[in-house]
Amino acid sequence: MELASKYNPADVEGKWYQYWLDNKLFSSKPDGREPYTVVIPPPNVTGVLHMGHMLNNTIQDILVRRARMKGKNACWVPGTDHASIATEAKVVNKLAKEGIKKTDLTREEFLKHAWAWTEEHGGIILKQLRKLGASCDWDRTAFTMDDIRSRSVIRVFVDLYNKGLIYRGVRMVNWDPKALTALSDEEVVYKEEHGKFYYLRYKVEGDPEGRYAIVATTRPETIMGDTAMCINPNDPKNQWLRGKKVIVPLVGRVIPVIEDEYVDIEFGTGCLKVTPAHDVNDYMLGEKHNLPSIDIFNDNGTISEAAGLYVGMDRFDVRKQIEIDLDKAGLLEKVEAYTNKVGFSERTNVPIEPKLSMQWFLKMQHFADMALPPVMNDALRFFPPKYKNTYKNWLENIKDWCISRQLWWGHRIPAYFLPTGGFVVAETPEEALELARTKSGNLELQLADLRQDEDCLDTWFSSWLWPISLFNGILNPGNEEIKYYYPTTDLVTGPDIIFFWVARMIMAGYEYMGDMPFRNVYFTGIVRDKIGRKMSKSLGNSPDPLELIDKYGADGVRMGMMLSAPAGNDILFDDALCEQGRNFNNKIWNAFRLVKGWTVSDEIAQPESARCATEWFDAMLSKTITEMDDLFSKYRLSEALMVVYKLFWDEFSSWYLEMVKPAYGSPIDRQTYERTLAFFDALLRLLHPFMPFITEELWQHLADRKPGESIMVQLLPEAKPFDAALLARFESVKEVIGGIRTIRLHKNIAQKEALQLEVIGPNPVAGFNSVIAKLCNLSDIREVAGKAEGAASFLVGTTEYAVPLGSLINVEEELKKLEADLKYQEGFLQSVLKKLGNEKFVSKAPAAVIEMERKKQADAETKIAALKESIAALKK
RNA sequence: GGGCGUUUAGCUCAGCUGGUUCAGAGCAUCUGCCUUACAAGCAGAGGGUCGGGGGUUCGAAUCCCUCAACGCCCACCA
Repeated sequence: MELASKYNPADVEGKWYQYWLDNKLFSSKPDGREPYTVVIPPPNVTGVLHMGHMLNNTIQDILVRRARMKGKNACWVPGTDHASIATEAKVVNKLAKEGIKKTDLTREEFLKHAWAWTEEHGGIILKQLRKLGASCDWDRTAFTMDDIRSRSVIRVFVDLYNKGLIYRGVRMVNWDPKALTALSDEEVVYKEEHGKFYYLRYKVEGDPEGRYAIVATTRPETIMGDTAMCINPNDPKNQWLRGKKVIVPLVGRVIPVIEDEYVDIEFGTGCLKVTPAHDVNDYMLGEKHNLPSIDIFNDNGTISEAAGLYVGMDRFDVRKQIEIDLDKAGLLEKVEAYTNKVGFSERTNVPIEPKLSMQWFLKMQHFADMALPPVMNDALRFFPPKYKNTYKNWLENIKDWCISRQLWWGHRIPAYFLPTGGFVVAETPEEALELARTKSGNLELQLADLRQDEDCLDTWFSSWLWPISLFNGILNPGNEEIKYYYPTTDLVTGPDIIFFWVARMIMAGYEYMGDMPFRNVYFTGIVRDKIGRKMSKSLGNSPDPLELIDKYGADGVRMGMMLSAPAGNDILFDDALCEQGRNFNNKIWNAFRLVKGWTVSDEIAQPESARCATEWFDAMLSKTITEMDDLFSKYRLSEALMVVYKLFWDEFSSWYLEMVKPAYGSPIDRQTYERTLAFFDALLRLLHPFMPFITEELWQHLADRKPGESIMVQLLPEAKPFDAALLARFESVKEVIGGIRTIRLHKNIAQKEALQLEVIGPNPVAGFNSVIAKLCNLSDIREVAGKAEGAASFLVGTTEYAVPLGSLINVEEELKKLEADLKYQEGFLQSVLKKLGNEKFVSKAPAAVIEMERKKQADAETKIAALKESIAALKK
């Protein structure tokens, strides 16, 4: 077999992905094995892959592939989310470009466009995930609006309504004037805005002196909705306003001065304008003081008829205009610069408008009570655990969830209004009719008489069922699949949706399954660019994942992501990391070329150096496997990767292969060859979850494979007990070899030129002499009593090693080095002696620690003696 | 305003309940090598008062207090 000197991912990735699909290696069915289940955080159906998805899905794939290779029945269920508000916005935009307004369409016509859009763009993102190597069971691909998921959502709505947990009512909600819908509290993001603070003059009615009350506000455009002015009854400076009435500027309406301790005396002027229809706190005051409420805005944020002034103008245009008009009328005291927090719609990024409207709500306290304990007592574990705090805080201050959206794309609320008033809630129109007839007593009632609620449900009202509905556990509770796969094992997601999604899934899990939806949650960080900025389209700092894969290969990109992704920390993404990943691929590739290039001979015996090497590497392998198991159990994936990276690159390639490598043109003995292939096989398996493609390619080449065989369903190698002392001794061997190499480098002695090594006193690593001799090209290693003249020496532990150099030795240089070393050792000895001389230390420190110090002392003394001897010898 | 987190080498990070020569890793840097697997490589080397200050202790990167900077989450001060 001819292998190029560089690995080309494009040649193999598509081939093996297809092979895995053809052989149904991703598919899972319940069986006798232990299940390992992951449900994908469903990306927006019309979305495209970005770096966040890359990170998230790489992690999931690593976990899933590893579980599969641990012999578990791994099931990774993919799917997409209908993302009602985002998708509807996209469709509205697209229609707008074609000159079609949503308002000109019927609901049915609009939905036809939306489905067409979904068919066209839907699932692109899932195709892209295949390029990454994601081992999802694609036959299970679901969509939050497919039949099973839709009916599940409706059933749950009806159930919760019947349980009295869903109610309908007029409340102050967050209104998105662009998307024209209510939003939940979680969909509002607060941003600092530099605005103005306007001081308005409210003339006091009938005041003989013509005095004004000054009200400070950031929103002068809402004065048309003012129905009171409020002062704190304990505010000395505003006592004169008690019981008075004031006149709203420009509007001319007379409103009462009310008193409430809610008003902060210190803030502004101590006078607060009250606009019950457009501010949450004012709404509260309005309720308390029985104030009328004037809604001055249309749904799209323009001024309504009710305002009387500026009708039809946009809210922000009015703000500018009213400043001018107030000023002209002499009703503007002053304007100050002011910074405050303004709520923006998470989706459309326009300032939200608090608005009174009729919406559907879910009572949350019941769910919060169930969902808090399992997380706090670690029955359901968060990685990293710091998010437990965030979670707790939210649940302890839970508010009812506004679940209705004034959108068409989504699950339509199954509430049906009766012609005579009132409504019924049912899964189907037929059932609704039944209920309606009973409720109204009118048996003549027909379907056409009922009017279904126009609103849709919040997208998250379907996603919260995802781990259950994917296995049809809502419609068909207790079915084989849900019993087998639920609770799922790991959830991998971003902390930004801990409330939107994670918390609510936990709630739904306990409500509908009586159990947690997943055992562990791994929160990834946010992918940022290398200088720490969030990746965004507008900054243009977000690489296209598919271009990266073209450039570095999927395995290279996966490694690039993982090299810098400790759980929960943001990852600073840099192309250089993918480059490192690609280089590693190439390293593996070339190591394979070396091994497969050997000719094997049954005639020759295994050299001693090779025997040592196999024994050592076998132990090294077990040690690393043990470490990896531990790291995986803590979800420290990037560290696990680093451990196996170093195992392959340093231990296997730089040490092991160099030790067993036959001389150029010579064959290798059978025994060493077979062991080496076995090691290679084990390494490929360990690497496979991280780099699925190259490992499959090489594994297939490693031996004759039967059709359908694949590394992805092999078992991971297991750690055997290993000899730690052997590993420690070998670390000394490395030091000895390093010492000799340094001498060669400094003296500029070519590798071809054989050297001798003298060990002063007994050689603690004599068992590895064959290895040292081979790697350093030594003609002889011998133990001597005293060092020869003209030798360069170095210490490993307390043993001195010397390489006789004859005339090549530079006495002055050598002395300098030895004296520096001596100085350090003497200083070190002093510090140890000082410690041991300390009465308190000796009396209080544990015996083991003191023993350790004594050993340090003895070692240092031995070294000092050796160094002094060498120095004396050189000075002769 | 509350809460959480971070600060260790040029960069990104690891150092668990204080004690092995503990100050580490990867990358980057520097030096020497086109050595017949790999220059996307090999061999070697340098680099940090562990954010500042104080305390506890025989002993502190690690525990306590305090200050500072940065980040995140939550919160109705118009």
